Amino acid sequence: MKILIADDHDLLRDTLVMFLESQGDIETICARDLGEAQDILKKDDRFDLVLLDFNMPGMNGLAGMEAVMRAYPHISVALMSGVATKPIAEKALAAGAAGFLPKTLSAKSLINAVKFMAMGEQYAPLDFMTAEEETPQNEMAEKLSRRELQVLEGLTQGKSNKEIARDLDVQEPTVKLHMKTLYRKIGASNRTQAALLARDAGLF
Amino acid sequence: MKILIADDHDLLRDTLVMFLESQGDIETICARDLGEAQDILKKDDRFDLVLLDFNMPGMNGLAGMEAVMRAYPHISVALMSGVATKPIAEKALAAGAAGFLPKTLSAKSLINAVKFMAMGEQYAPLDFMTAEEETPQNEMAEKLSRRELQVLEGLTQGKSNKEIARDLDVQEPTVKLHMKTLYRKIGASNRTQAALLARDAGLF
DNA sequence: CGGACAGGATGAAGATTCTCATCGCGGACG
DNA sequence: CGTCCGCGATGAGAATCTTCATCCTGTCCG
Repeated sequence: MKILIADDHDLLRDTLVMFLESQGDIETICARDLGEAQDILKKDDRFDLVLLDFNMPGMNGLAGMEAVMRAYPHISVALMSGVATKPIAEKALAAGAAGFLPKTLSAKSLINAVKFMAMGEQYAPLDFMTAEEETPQNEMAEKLSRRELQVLEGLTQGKSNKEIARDLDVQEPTVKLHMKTLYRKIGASNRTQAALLARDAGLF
Repeated sequence: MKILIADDHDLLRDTLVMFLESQGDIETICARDLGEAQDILKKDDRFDLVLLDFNMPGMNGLAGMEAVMRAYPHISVALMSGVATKPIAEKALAAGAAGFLPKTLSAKSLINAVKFMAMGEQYAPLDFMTAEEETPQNEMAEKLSRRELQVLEGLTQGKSNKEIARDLDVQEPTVKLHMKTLYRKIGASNRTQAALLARDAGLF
């Protein structure tokens, strides 16, 4: 079983390699950033699994992962991150990632997950995927009305009021009022701050 | 690796056994219903994994699974079902189940999942868990107000108006009005029908 | 039979949500 | 410099949500 590990955090990467190599039947190759990983793949793409760090030079959010998946559709590609939120993990999986590995995972679980993914299955820690669903959303989301949530969603996608209005099939002033109201509710003073607060709360 | 399979559907159970036994290192024991499974466990509880069918005599929803988990906390218990909805799977996992297996799973994935769970990990098919999140809920849930949804949830748990009122900290007549309104919205003519419609829609 | 109780219906009131028209401010562009 | 565009704020109306008091129907039990 041959695995490519790409992470700019040396210590973590080395620990990971040590754990996996100790399993006997796992061969690991390392890269420090996305470019290096792609160079390695260009020379030899016979890997069972590629692990990419989410916060690694060259990744650019999920774009880097998707590029690798497009270029090597026969390889399972999984995302690692110590800080990524649940929405990011969900998007990665929706985009077809073989899995999502938070760096809080135990060594034992990690080895199991790696083997699992190398066999072509899709993995994610279920406590991570399900647990946070209730609390952080309801924290803020429960305070907002249906419309306000839709407006906030548009906002987090970088849309202008006019675009949001068109999407929701209402006039622009309506969107503006929703904006103002939801500012008050979540304690933001302008649209940028509102978008950041929504992100912090794990929304969208 | 020793596994207990409890399912009242003979054909499926036998197929499952055949697949798993063909892996060489898996030993399977079978039961036809929950009572039989518990009898087997009473004599010998050295199992790595117990697979329970959701629609099996004696299960009574998730209660049967939880009973087994309480009696044998050292054994991984997983739920199988061909018809269970996502909310049920989520509740099972939240209750501490080792996993959820829809019967649509491929044989290969199933064997991987079984091995995975027997090692103490938690498994669920991610496409099943993530995909259905939007459509079936929004169908009906989007029409109902926050309060009406809470009332409907209480209804699907078999509570009386008075109980729901106490839980929500309002007077009973208020609950009654919410009931009446949500009947109209979802097209039900009485509380029983409303509860069934909610279940059919995959709510709660 | 009389009462207790649960479910369902009606009327009414206040709060919230949703919609829009209008005004003011600041930056960008010709 | 004038104009346009996007953002934010205000005022106002309609619709909806939420709450409750009150009545009417059954059913079950003493």
